[in-house]
Amino acid sequence: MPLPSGYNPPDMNGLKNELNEQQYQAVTAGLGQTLVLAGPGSGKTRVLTHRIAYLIDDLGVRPYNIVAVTFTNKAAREMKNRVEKMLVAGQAEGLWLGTFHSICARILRREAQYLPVDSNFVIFDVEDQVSLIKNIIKDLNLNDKLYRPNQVQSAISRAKNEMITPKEYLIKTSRDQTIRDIYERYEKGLRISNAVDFDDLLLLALYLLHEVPEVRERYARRFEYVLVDEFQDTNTIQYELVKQFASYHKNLFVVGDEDQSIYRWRGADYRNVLRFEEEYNTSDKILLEQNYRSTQTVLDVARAVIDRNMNRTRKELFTNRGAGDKIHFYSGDDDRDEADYVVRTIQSEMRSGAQGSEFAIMYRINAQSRMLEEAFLKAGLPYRLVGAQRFYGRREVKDMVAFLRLVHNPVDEISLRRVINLPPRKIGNKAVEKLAEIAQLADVSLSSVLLELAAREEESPYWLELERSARPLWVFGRLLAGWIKAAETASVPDLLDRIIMDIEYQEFVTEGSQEETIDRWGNVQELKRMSYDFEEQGLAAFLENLALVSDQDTVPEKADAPTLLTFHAAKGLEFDQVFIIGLDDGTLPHSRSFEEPEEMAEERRLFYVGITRARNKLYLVRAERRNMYGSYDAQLPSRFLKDVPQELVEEDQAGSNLGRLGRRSGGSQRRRGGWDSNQQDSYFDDWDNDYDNDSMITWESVQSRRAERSQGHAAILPSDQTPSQQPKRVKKTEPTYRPGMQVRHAKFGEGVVLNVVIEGDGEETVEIFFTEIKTQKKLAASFAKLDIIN
DNA sequence: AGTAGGCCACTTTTT
DNA sequence: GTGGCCTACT
Repeated sequence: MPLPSGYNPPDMNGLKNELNEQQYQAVTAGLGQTLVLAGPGSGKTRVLTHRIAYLIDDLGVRPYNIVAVTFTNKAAREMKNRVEKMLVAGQAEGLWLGTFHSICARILRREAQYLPVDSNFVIFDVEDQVSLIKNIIKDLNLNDKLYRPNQVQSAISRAKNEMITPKEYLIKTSRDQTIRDIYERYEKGLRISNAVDFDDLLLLALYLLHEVPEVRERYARRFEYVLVDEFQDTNTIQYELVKQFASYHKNLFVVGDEDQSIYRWRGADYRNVLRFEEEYNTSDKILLEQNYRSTQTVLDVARAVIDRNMNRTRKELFTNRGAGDKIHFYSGDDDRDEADYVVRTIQSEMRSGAQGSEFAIMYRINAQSRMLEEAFLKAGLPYRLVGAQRFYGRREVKDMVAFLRLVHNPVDEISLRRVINLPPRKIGNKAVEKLAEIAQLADVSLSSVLLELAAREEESPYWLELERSARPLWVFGRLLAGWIKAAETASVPDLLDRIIMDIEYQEFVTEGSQEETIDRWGNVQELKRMSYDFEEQGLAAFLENLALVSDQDTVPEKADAPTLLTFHAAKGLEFDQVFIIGLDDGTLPHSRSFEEPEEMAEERRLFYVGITRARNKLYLVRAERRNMYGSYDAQLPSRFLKDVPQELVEEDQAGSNLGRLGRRSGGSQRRRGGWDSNQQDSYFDDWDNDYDNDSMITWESVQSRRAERSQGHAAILPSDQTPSQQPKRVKKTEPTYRPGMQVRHAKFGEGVVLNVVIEGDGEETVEIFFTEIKTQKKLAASFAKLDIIN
C-alpha cells in the first residue's frame, strides 16, 4: 500500500536501529487496516508509541488528526509520556489519546446539544447506579430481597452493553418484566439527575456517531488515523465505536493478543480480533513473537498453559535471554502458610540483594490480599497494594465528592440524597420523602425546591407544606445556595474548604478520636490536595477526573516494596520475581467459571497473564486449606497446574528457605500436592482421574457445603463431599485409627480416639476427645493433621 | 430523629 | 470475619 507522498522522508535508520523486523513493519505500516498480534513482552507499547511518533514526525500527520484508544488511564498516561519524549515539546499537541470512556465523555460534552443531558452532566459510578435503583425499587414497592439492587444493576448494564433499550428488553418471565420497568425508570432517573452512567458514555457516543450526521462527519473526517490498544478487550459497542471513528479514512491500526483477553465479564469478546480480520480483509497482519521480558523457562510454562485454549492464533514466543531459573512451586498447609512462604521467600531473596520493588504477588480476587497484608505486617516488611478500594471508594471521599457534584449539577438527586443530612441536620427520611413529593408535584428538581425555600424562606409556598421539616431543609437550602454562588468564582480547593467549614466536617469525621478517624480526615485532606491540580481547569474537569480515574491508576509510583495486585491489575506490567498464589480449583480457576467453557478459557488466560509478567523468577503457590467467609475449606490443586511441565519445576518444601517461621508441626506425613511424589496416591495421579471424570466442584456445591458446615460441623471437615468429588486417595476400607489410640492434632493438641467410622465413600471419620481443650470433635482422618502417639 | 443490635450477603475480575 | 442495612427502641 503506498504511503502518502510529499512529506519528509521517514527516519529509516533511527527506527530500524530501535526496532526488530516485525516491530518496524508494524510501526511503518501503510494506509488501511493493520492488525498487530503482540505476545506478552513483545514491545507492544513500543510499537504503538513509535507508530504515533512516526505518523507525526516522519509522515507529517497533524496530531489533531490522530486518535489513540486504550483501556486504562494508566496505559494512556504512559503512552502519552513516551510519545512526548520521542517528539519535540508541544509537537503532540492536539493528539487525542485516552481511554474509550474518557474520549467518549469528551465527545459527549462537546455534542451535548444532541443529547438528553446538558454538558454539565455527571457520571454515575456503580454505587450511584445502585442507589438510584434502590430508590426505584422502593418507589415501586418491590421486595428488595427478590430484586437485589446489585443484580438489577448488572442486568441493566448487561443490556446496555448489548445495546438493548428498555423497550427491546427481552421478557421471558415476570421478573424480566419488572426489571424492564426498573430499567425504564432508571433511564428516566439518570436524565432527571442530568447524569449518565459508565455504559452511557459509550452508548451515547455511538448514538451520536450513528444517528447524527453532523457529528459523524466531524469526527470521522477528523480522525485520519485511529489506533487501538488491547483490541482483544473490546466489546460490541467499542468495536462499533472504532468502526465509526475510522469510517471515513479507514486507517485503523489495532494491537492485541487473544491470549490476554480477560474482560469477558464486561462484554469484551476476543473474537473481535477475528471479526476485524474478516470485516476489513486486513491487508496487514503482523505477529510480534520476540519476547524481551522473560526467561525461556517462563515462556515455556506460559505456552504450555495457553496452548490448551482454542480459537486463537498460535504464537511461538521466543527470547534470547536464555533458560533462566526453574519455576518454584510451594503447597502450603493453609492460606496463612501460603502467605508466610511468600514473605519469607522475599525476605530471603532480599538478603541476597534483591530490591523490594522487584517482587509482585498476584491473585485472583482482591480478598486474597488480606492474608498477605497480615503476613507482611507481621514481618515488618512494607508492601504496596494496588486497587482494592483504597481511596476513591472511601466513604468520606465519596461524601465530599457528592457535595461537589451537587454544587456543579444541582439536579443530581442521588448526590443530594446522599449529603442532605450529612452530618445529621435533622433531615430524616420523612423530610426527604416530603420534599421529593413536593418536587414531583411541581415538576421541578429537589434542589430547586430547596433553593426556592432558601430564597424566600417563610414566604415560599413550600414552607407550610413542609411543616416541621421546613426549617432544617431551609438551612440546607441556604448552604447549597451559598456554595453554588461560591463556585462561580472560587477555585476547587477553596470551594472544598468552604464546604468543609460550613458543615463542620472535620469535627464530624474525627469525633470518636480513634486511629481510624485520623485516616478518614487524612483522606479528605488528600482529596483537597488533589483538587489543587484542578485550580485552573475547574470543577467540571475535577469531577470528570474523579469519575474516570480509579484506584488502579493511583499506584504509588516508586516505593521500594513488593506489589500486591490482581491478575487484572497486573496486565501490562512486569516484575523481576512473580508469585502467583491461590492455585487451587475454585480460586484459580474461580468456581464461577466451572460451568462455562469460555469462562474457563478466560481463567486460563488470567493465569497466562500472571505467568508472563515475570522477568526472571516465577513462584506458583497454593494452599491445602483456605479461609473463606471465616470458615476453612479444603482445596484441590488448580487444574492448570497439571499443564505446567514437570521438568521446569522445582518444589519448595516447607522451611526449605532461610528465615522460616518454624510453625510446622513435626512428623506429619501428609500428602501434599507436589511434583516429587511417585507414590500411587499423589495428588497428580488423582487430579487427572478426578477431573477427567468431569467431576466438578461447582459454585453451588461449594455454597451448600459451606452452608452445612456453618451449621456447626467441625470447620475443616469435607466429609459431606459427594462420592464423585471425593479424591480417590482417601478411599479405603481399613481404618488407620482405632478407638483408644492417643493422637496429637496440630491445633487441638493431644486427644484420645473414641470412635472410627468409614463412610460409604471411603472417608474415614474419627471421633476424638481432646484432653487439653476438653472438647470432643469429629474429624476427617485424611485431612486432619493427626500424629499417632501410641 | 437518632442509635444500637441483630441479620445476612459478600468475594470474581474494572472503565 | 466484616460491613451494610433493617428493625426496634430511646
